[in-house]
Amino acid sequence: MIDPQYLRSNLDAVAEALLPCGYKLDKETFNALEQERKTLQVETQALQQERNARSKAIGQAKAKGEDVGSILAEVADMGDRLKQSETKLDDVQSKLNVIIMEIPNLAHESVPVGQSEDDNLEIRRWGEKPELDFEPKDHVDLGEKLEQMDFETGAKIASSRFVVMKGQIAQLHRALVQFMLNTHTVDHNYTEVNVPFIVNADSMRGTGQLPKFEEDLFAIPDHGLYLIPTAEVPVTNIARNEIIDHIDMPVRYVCHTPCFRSEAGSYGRDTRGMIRQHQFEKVELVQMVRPEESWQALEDLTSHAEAILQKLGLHYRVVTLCTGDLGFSAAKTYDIEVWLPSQETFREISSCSNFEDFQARRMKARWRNPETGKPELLHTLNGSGLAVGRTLLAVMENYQDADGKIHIPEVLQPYMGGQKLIG
RNA sequence: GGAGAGAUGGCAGAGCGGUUGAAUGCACUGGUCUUGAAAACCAGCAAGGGUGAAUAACCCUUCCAGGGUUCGAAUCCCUGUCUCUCCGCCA
Repeated sequence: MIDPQYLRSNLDAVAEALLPCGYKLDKETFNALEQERKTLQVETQALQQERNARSKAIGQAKAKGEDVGSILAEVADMGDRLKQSETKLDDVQSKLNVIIMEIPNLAHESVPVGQSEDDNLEIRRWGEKPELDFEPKDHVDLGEKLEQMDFETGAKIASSRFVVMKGQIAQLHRALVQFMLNTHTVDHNYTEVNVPFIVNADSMRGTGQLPKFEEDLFAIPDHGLYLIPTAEVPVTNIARNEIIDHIDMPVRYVCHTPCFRSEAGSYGRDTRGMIRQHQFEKVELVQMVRPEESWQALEDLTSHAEAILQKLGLHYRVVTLCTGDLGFSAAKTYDIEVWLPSQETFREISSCSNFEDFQARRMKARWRNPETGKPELLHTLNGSGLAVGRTLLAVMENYQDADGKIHIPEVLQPYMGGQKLIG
């Protein structure tokens, strides 16, 4: 969330800055509640102070053996007045909290202003499209012809948007995971973590999935728990309510998990194949850094994700999301999009964001600044490194031959027992 | 699933319903001493929030969480969460 004190004292500026992000702040309501809050809080605290003083006096009088009957009579109704005041204050504060928890992060000044993904800004390309002298198949045709990718059985077992993979394709999927984890731990100095795939509501609030985006999640209501939509949630929440020693900064975690998304609101979109599934696997990069280092960290983290595509020899581009396309919690996001020959277009395969202190404030993730000796909010970042399912289909489509066989990229061959060809 | 014990500051660990935001030790920070360091000694050392121009002053909240009793709760009562021990079950 954004800094409530900053919001209060810069309401107009914040409201202005939120407009390009497609958020209209109701200044009147906020101001009215804020006025009320101020009055009630001052009043409540004054009553508390009085109560404390009287109670202390009673204690002292009793200690001296004096009669306290008269003081007790004086404070008889204090409890009620205080309780009333506290209840009203709680009410106003929770209303304010609802508002503030649903305000998105402010975009960084370098983020292009725009309405939709059409206004995103391409900043670089790497590699080349594969030269295929035949009509390329998509991964569904390739996978089904190999009898190693089965969407019908996925639907039978669970529902639409699930898949069953078999044989070499399943193996290739696993190889990608291992390759990504090894690259990030060995080359990029991340610590591998293994975390719960089910989290509580506090964790979801911490990273910003709740309260606003509950419909996107798979929930387990009987237990008050949720399936994670990304490893970002459990991994970033490692720092929730913690004060990290500056010696341990920056924190760099890499984590492989399945991700579960309800895909509410995307009915009919990408219904074919593995592009948009209810369950997919992802290797996620998460960093927790000193505030002054977070913008450099975003560039680094993005390059770590790109390194995977480069090693795989996959053509991609990097785009900066415009204000209108930016996610709720992010201050800035780079999407990495990989080339898919079957669609003749680039498709998102990674999303790398700097959240600045937006998530950290929600979850009280702090570090101790040795210069001040005080706990201060840290900055959080994350990015896919990469989405495994989408990487799998990118490899399949870009490395197919005219016979529908798939040539395994060299870097993956060691993870495939030296195999070079699928099919 | 059954029985029991517990949760206090960065850590360890006291705490009778009353001037306890909390003894003590360790760690940490500053100082004295020392050529330097160690030791010793002295001092400091939780977080969040409000009023406010304030990095002034004053105040409020917080001893797992949420309720309750009370003029007053770390301390008493209820509920929940988590941890530990024993039994059962189990990958």
